[in-house]
Amino acid sequence: MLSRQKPSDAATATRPWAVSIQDVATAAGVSTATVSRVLNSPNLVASETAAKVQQVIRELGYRPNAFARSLTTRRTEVLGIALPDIHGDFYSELLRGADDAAREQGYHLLVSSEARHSDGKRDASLGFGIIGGLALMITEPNEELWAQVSGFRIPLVVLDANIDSPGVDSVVIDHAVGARQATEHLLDGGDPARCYFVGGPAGNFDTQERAQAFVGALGARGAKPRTDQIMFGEYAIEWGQDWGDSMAAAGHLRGASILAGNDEIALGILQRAADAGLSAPNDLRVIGFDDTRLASLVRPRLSTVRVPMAEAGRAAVTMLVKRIDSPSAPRSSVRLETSLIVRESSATNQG
Amino acid sequence: MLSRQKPSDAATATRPWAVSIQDVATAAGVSTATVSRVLNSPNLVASETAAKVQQVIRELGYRPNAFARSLTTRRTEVLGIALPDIHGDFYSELLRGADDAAREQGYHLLVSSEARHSDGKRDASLGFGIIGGLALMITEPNEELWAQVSGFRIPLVVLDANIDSPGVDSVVIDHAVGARQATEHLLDGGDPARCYFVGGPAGNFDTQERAQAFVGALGARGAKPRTDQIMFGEYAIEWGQDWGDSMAAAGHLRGASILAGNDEIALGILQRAADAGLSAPNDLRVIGFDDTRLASLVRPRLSTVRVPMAEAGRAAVTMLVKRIDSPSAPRSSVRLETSLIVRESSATNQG
DNA sequence: CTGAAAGCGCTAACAG
DNA sequence: CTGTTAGCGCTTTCAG
Repeated sequence: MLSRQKPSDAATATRPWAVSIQDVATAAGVSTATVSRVLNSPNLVASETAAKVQQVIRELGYRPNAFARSLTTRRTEVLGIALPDIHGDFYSELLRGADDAAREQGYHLLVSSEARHSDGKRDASLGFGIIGGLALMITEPNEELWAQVSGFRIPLVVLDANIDSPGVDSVVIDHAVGARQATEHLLDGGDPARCYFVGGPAGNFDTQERAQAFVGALGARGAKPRTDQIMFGEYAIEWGQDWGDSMAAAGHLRGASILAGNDEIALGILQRAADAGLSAPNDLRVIGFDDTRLASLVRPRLSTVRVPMAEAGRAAVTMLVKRIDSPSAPRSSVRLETSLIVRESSATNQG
Repeated sequence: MLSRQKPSDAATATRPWAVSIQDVATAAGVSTATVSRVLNSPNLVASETAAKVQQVIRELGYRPNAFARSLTTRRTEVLGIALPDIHGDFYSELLRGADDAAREQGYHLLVSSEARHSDGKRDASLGFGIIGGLALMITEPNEELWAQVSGFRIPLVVLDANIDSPGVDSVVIDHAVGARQATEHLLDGGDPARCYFVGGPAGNFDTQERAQAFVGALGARGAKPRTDQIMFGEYAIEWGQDWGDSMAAAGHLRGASILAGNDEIALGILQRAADAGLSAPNDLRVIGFDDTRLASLVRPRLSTVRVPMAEAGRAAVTMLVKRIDSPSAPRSSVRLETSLIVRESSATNQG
């Protein structure tokens, strides 16, 4: 007769709120195994019993303890994503794609921008204990980070690193195509000697790839860029402004065709050009990179190279899930293409 | 003599990689309790023993299983943060603040934009099983979401909701101050009858608060705004453009003083004004909201009301942690002020 | 200072 | 179809 009682006071005393599977079982007059089954394999339970249990679950507001569950099943519903930073249009977009895909696959996302922090090693170790896989974005060589992450022993997919990391899945963004398209577009009816690449940090994988594509496209025209045609700086408007200043001072801005490392840099250049009385696309032509919201918001509208960040995020978690489901499948790698979007800032005068 | 052996083949066979506390204990010739102690209360262990254990831990690459740990301790290092969306400058900034604070406090962040999705109830329930607290951003009334979240029975802090939710901690952003400052600035030497509020969605808490502040500021001047002086739309540039179009068509744009619901709307208005041959601040004055990167990037630089999103994110997780540490402390609420930033688009002609 | 033992809440054979 | 029985890996009294 005791079996049908509500959870005893003694039981609830220690944890005033938590309802356990045991509580439900007792209240429903079944075993914990049965409760577990209605949750995980409903088809193995008599519909009548199931109904009763479901009702009790509802009444008690029972919610299975995720820790206990994961401890036994050795499975987790959490994926980690580590980015250099989580700020800005760029990473924001990536994160959104990843989050959407994660939700669709029944996972949650644990974000972290530890890659930016030199310390935090300890934190990483512990916090990452609950993730079933990690999507890691690497924008420049980082031995330390790599070593740390290798110790995790969980499915890993690296994003945007061009290194052929030893047998890990990867999603790489092909910056070359877009950069080449952009350069060719700039070259179209333009003088190779007046083409410039105003890139981001020289150490970044993407910067290097883009610079190479730029050089390659010029080479295809039989032109070899001078060193002053390829410069590296920061992904900030100030860098664009500074570059624009010195070019303007030298009287070299008019007639220049510029591929910038990102949209902000492009905008900075455009601003200084405007200050010098020059405007795109007539006096100079400028193409940005990333196709952030900014590009279509400013006037003249910015031509830019679209980088499929959301898709990259999606792809990363999709691969992660796939890897988790079949750990021994052959390593794979998806390549996402960038592509030129021509708007106003680089429009070619002569149709 | 068996006690000093390495983990047996049989043991490692089932889990080829996972090193358990038992493995460490065996290898170090101590009990699991001791290993646990060197990890959690090193001072209770003889330094000699501790050293030995530490070494074994390093050799074996042991990492405590977070699920097992949390199961027994009933503590988790994960905090949840649920936003309407995780995209854009705005939420991105919030997230960054939250993430920084979380890391500082030794927590990790589980993000989710489920608030946006009408389904996902099931997901929420399960995924949220591992979080020790939830920071929830609510921008408009949402009974369903509220009901769902209330069932979590975990520390909760709501962000930006003006409802006095029954005894939960909250961080509210005071949109009124900034909106009032902005309106007063617009009114400064301007005609109240030519002041406009071009807001976001009418249902949003923030929109309502801002609109009220706008009306209030006009009222303080003895002016009562006509209905056409206060309009609601979307947080998108198109809405600003549309509004600008109709105003321009009616010939009402020149001389208008406008407080927009966000920076994009403001920009949209400015663009249409430019198309009509009008420019700020001479022909019309415009103030945005949010102080996104965009505001300082465009020309003329956009006056705007700064909303401390990063601080809000910080505050939210800080409160959450505080609540977790002392569950019975009195409910608290922090109020963050917005403030006007005057740049070019609203500069007053007459010094 | 250290070990033995008892769970945390849940799932997964294994019997019935 | 359902109950029993073991643990999952870790922390934590309670004894020594």
